[in-house]
Amino acid sequence: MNPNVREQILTIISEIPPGRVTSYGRIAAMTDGATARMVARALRDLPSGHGLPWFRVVTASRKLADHGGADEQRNRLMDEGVAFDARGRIAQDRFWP
DNA sequence: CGTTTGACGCGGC
DNA sequence: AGCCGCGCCAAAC
Repeated sequence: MNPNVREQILTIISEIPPGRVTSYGRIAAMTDGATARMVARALRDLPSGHGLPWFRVVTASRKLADHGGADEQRNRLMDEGVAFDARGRIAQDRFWP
């Protein structure tokens, strides 16, 4: 993958404010040509110990993506005040522009 | 070099 | 309002 675009992806994620979330697709649209799948791949490839708020990235349907750390992600978000409804979805106004 | 594989998204139904 | 199928594209095989 183009390391330049990857850098953009990581930078955007690092700027998501606490208590807000954004989607894979939204992030992809802010970069120069990345797709939602590339954003997902970039997150998957993150080394442990990075400081990025990876847990603030959710799907376009306002649910958590299906991956191993989904449980931890839910806890992290709730710690920041992000509420989930009974179906595990997040309020739309929680999205970061 | 052809296929398969996903931390996804969207349009149809 | 969900489910399904297809598009997407870098990587792994």
